[in-house]
Amino acid sequence: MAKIKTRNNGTKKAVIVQHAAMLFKSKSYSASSMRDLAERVGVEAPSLYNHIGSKSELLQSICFTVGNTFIEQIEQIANSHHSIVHKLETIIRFHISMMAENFDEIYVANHEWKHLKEPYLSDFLNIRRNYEKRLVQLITAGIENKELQPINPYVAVLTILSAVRGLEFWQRNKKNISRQELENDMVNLLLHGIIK
Amino acid sequence: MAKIKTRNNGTKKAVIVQHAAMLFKSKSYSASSMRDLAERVGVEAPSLYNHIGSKSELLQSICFTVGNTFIEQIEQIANSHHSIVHKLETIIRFHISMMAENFDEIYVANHEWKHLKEPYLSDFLNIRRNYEKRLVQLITAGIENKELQPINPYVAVLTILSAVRGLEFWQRNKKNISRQELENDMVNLLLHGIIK
DNA sequence: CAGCAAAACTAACGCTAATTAGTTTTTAAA
DNA sequence: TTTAAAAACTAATTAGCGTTAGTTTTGCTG
Repeated sequence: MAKIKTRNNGTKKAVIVQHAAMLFKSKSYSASSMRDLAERVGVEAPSLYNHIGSKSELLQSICFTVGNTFIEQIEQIANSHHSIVHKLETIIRFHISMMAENFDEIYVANHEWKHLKEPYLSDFLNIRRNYEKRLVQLITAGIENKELQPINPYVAVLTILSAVRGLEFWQRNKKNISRQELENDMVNLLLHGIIK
Repeated sequence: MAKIKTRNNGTKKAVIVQHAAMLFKSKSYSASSMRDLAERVGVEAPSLYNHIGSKSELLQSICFTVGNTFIEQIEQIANSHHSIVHKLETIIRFHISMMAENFDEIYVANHEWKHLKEPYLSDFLNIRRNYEKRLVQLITAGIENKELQPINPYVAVLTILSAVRGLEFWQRNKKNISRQELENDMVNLLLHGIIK
């Protein structure tokens, strides 16, 4: 009979993936060994293979969960009926909240996707390109709209995405500033360089 | 007699370090092997050890060259007699030019410093903290000065540094936009969120 | 309590890694 | 042309990797 391998709230695989995200974040994918991971999970390395297929499957799981979450979110926001400025603000705040609540996975997806194997590597890059394209469209619409300054939309997207990604440095220095203050200041800083 | 191992313009060690930067950038430090590196240099792996001490020495060399370059530059700019806004603009443009002209080393210093061994790891992090501290001081002075908006200086530094670091994505898509346009747009975008 | 599948374990395989030892080739000055 | 150091080579060492095979333990179900 199929036994559900739960521990509190999820499958054992989910537990392993979560530990993998923390491990890959702190040591990088290539420098992390399955023996390291096993130790964190509290098990011998070969036992992991009762639950997962391979080391690289862990990376895939992390990267695509993150990628799909962002794609879903931007579709939902883009299809809503608000001003472009409001949509941009919502997107920026979503990035910040993801950074605060799912830091490990996002860090890994941002830094370790390079080690995905084909065809997953290409798939992941497509997801990312798609996300950027939607953001460019949004900003372009805002410029035609006269809501936004006539800047190069590509530069705006690059700047916004880089700034929110940079919140990983805030994660290391959380004491310096509260999330609320950070979120508001960053939204203002980024939007005031754009809004007309 | 000490023979100078030059090839065109530098020591053989410099050639190896440059190849190492390109290799570490494309495959990450941990996933790069000395055999990979040797192949790029055009030599067998053990031959590298006639010129370098170890793999990790290569990473040290890359990270500290980059770190010291930025520290020197910010000291020079901070000690100059210009407005804060002008100093900030100069710093941002310096980052962009470094990103354009020394991309491999900067990418590696930004992404692979984690694999430095002690005490180099601590030294490197100190350099970086120092750099950020100087930037925070500059922006704080600009706020007291009334040149800048009364925002949180830490957020401003975080945003600026992240945005210029994000130029690594531009490096992959250089066709989309010229460096001049990028440089001007980004300087405007960042400063207009700050300037009073 | 019996039985059975899930999931743990130990042992080991085949590879690849960084590095060292020892030797030969190259290079350039005397 | 001799010579000696610099820098290349081959071969080997030690260590760790992801993963598989085979076996034992665990814990639920009847």
